[in-house]
Amino acid sequence: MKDSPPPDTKEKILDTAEKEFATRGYSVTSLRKITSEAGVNLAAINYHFNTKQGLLMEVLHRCIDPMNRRRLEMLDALEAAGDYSVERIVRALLEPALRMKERYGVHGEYGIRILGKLHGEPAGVPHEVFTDLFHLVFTRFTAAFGKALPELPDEDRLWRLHFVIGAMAHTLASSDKLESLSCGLCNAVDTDAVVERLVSFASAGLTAPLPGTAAGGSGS
Amino acid sequence: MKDSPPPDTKEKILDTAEKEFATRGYSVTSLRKITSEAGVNLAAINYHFNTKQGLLMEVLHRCIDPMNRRRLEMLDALEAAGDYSVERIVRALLEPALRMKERYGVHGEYGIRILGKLHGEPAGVPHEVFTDLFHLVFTRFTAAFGKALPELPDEDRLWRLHFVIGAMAHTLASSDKLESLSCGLCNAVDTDAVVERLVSFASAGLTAPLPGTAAGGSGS
DNA sequence: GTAATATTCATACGTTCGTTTCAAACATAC
DNA sequence: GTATGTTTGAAACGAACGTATGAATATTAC
Repeated sequence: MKDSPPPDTKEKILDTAEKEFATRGYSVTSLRKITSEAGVNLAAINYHFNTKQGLLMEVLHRCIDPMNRRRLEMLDALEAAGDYSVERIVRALLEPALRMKERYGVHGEYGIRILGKLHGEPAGVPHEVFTDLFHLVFTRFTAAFGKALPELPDEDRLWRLHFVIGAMAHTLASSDKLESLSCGLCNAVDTDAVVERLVSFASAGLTAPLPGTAAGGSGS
Repeated sequence: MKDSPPPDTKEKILDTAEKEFATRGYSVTSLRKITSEAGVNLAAINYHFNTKQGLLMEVLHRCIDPMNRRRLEMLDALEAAGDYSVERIVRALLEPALRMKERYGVHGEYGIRILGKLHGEPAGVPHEVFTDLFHLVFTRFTAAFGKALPELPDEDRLWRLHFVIGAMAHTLASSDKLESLSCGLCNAVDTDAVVERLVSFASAGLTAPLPGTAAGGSGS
């Protein structure tokens, strides 16, 4: 029975699985690849995590729970101050995700990429995994945006929130692709700049005039 | 040697593979599942497509090429008229994707979901597959947005385009998740409405004031 | 030290995978 | 008809997968 000083098998497995899930993907990563790279025995996975999906769940919770706690902290602070600014609520939603790398180092970076990947590939991952991980965050932020955008119909608000999540997930999962596409002009190392760009983009999208309203203002 | 009247093995394979890749995902779909569901022999896949990846490529081209042709048609029309409206360029980029279902029926719907899925899961799919499929579209639209938003630095413009693509991909891949999350309030059957929502969201995001510029206007 | 527990190890099981083989069925041309 | 090229069929290949087993080895408790 030990908990404090184990630079241990279990942790080595978690770290390696995290890295592989993030870079290659969950369903194409074999347990043998993980254990051989971590330098541990194959059976150790079933001993510590029972199944492959058990391992995934523990990897996910380890990297996503702190992020969601931070999100709710920031939202709590806003609500305690009665602050229902769209931009600041957006920031509370996006910044903890985008800053995971600098807060949690390599673990944060990998966790973020797993998250982004899984948004589009729930292959082999049951639906309720996501529900459990994000239900509270979704509920709280939906309500906050309801207060921040009272004139916007529920349906439009949810759609726009959906678009924001998509932009975020894509940024988290594959902003390295943008780096290669732009021949290095765009890179994600300057987290501050990415946060500002995404927050301003999302805020503008959320507060856009309704399609019916004749105030687009983007004509040539 | 026949081409015109084959309600054929090859087509049955393509249809079934398309459906399975779209609903379950590429890497977790086995060739045996495809052939058994299509009612054809397992070896037929290797006869007609050589490898599993060859099958994927043909599925992708069959559903994505028409969409990209339509995008470029619409962009051609705009450029021929000297029309560099952000909203209309955005529409040329997004609408052909979102309308694939009604243009190509079930094939369009499945193709769209495969596309959305693969944006986040290039697991087992080499990088140049995407490059080949989208390089021309990316180049043309990047240039068009450069003319439509001349005051925006290249870097910001590419980032915002990246966000737009993320919002689109997420909408294509998993707007059914939004339907269940919103308890049926949001659904994607009304394509017109989804197009308008996403176009207005993306246009607003693309034309947002720069983060440095003090004109956010979303403070409470 | 000894007993009890916790962890690691080598190895194997049963499945399923993508791919291949080669003969049988089919179409077409002469 | 026979010959030729194309498409299907049943069966198997070797490899890799997730998982399970039981003995060996650390670790802890007394």
